[in-house]
Amino acid sequence: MKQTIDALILQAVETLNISGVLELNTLPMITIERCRDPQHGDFATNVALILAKPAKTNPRQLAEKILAALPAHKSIIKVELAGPGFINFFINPDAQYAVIPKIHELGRGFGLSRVGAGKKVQVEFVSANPTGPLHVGHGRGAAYGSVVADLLQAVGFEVHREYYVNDAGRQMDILATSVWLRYLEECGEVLPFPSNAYRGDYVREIAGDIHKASGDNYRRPIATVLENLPADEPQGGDKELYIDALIDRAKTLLGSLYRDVFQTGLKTILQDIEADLSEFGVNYQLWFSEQQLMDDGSVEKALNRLREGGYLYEQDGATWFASSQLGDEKDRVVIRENGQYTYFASDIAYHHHKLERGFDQIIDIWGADHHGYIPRVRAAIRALGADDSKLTVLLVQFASLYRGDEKVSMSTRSGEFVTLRQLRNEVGKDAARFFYAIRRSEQHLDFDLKLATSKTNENPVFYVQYAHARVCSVLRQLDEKGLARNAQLGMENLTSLIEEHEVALLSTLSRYPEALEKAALQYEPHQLIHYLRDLAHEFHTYYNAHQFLVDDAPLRDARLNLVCAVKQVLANGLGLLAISIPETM
RNA sequence: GCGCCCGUAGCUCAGCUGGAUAGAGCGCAGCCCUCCGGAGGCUGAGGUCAGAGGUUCGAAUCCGCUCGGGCGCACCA
Repeated sequence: MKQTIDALILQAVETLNISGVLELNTLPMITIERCRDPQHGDFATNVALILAKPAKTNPRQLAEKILAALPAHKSIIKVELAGPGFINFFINPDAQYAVIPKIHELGRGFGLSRVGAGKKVQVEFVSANPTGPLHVGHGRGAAYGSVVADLLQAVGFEVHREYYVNDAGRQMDILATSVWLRYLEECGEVLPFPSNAYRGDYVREIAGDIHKASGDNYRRPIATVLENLPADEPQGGDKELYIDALIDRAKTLLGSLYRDVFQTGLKTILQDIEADLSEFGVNYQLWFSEQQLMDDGSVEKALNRLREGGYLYEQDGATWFASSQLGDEKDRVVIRENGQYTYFASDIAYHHHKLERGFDQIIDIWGADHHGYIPRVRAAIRALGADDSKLTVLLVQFASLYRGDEKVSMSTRSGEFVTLRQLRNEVGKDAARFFYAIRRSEQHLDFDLKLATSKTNENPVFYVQYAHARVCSVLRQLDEKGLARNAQLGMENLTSLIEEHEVALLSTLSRYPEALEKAALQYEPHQLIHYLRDLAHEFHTYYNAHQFLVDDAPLRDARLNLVCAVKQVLANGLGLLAISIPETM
């Protein structure tokens, strides 16, 4: 409908152009939008308001001329001039009814589109370090990222979901060392636990598993472990130096066995993360290993590419990327003085890899604390000879946890954090996903556990699910009365749906594809949620105002067709959010 | 200090590529079918859209400034 109106307006403007009333070379962006107030009709356009200035006339006069030049169309029963120069369109109700057979015909496919035209999009999200279980902060990125990916797929993009596994950095060495130290404790050794090590219970569990499986294989005398170490922080030393010294000690004492401990820790945690996300309705096409980039020469290759472009230089014993030439605020180290690659170096390689795989668009979803990282990645992409407009970075603000008024402090290192799994167990997958996606991603999210865990039906997800369950209940009632819906008869009598609530529902149903497309293209899942709440609300209102199971069979079937269409759209929307679609509650 | 995000009803937030009277949920005060599920619906109170300017037919929306909150400014990841 929107496209139809757009075409009509274009035609009218061209007519005026030719007849010399208007003289325009280009048509500026005009908007056609749905009216909030039914008195204003169904759609409104601001063409006249926008064009008044270039046409050197006042909006209302111009609107009248456009009105006069507007071709007639069978679906439009009335067009009128309103307010400062809006043109309002009133749609023929018969055209509105068409949405019901359309929904019945397309079913789950209703709302899907091809605007993405099969373009290949890669979406990378979560990518939390595999140094511990996911916590509630990661949960937001997971919910947001997976819905964005699903939305893009729904509107015709070919979507590739990816988790970048940071399995190569120093943090992983800290984890491996933490596991080993806990293992030594399992063996009966007594030692001071480093202030900078990972102290969560999961570390002990991994250590316990290793001890069970391998006995004292990895045990070393505690005196040699602690011999000549620098002081840890509580003793007035530097916690970073201390943990680094311990990592070296672990590698030295364990030799090739160090790798076992490292791999066991990594594998265990990664499996946990994968299962956790899967249970949360989040799945990937690929888990991409950072270590692989190191091993197969990708990092070297990417850096060589930068070197060939003249973007690398040596200084103070390190190798620098001249990112400041490409919009970054300063240059960045890619190879440290000690010869090791920085995290950024492998990330350059990763993005190089993404580009080489031929994606039309690359979407990185990061925590908002990484925003300062964006310019250097863009610089890298340009230095690699690619167009950095291929990269879209979406930032997700942190979710703060509260128990009532009290903020829950979270730190992976300290072990005091609420995991995503705990959250799911407490509030359920549906509520968790809904809560996470209900806000704009750039908005800080206060997640009150007390509120979310209280089973007092305050949760908005129930509201939408209940609308669906209610339709199902109506259909059960129909069955219990020994009646059946005659869809055919209902379709033939759609014109008997003339109540205000029914007309409003028709309009809202036909809006679904637009809402979905907008939510997808703007990467804003919350728009879909708001749409679903609106639809559910209109349904509940209708339900309270009118009886569906009336004696008049043609009217009854028409209403049931409408209500089934609502059910279908609710199911489609909830399905996209990976929220369950209950038939009873 | 510099950069990014944010400031809308008592609370939590929509609305932001400028458009008609700024919306919703929760909370609060009332009310609703002997009839399809009351996890619902209806009505009401509640707003200087942080502040003061600018752009224009029109600003919560765009621009610069001030104030307030969050985050980031590593040879960490």
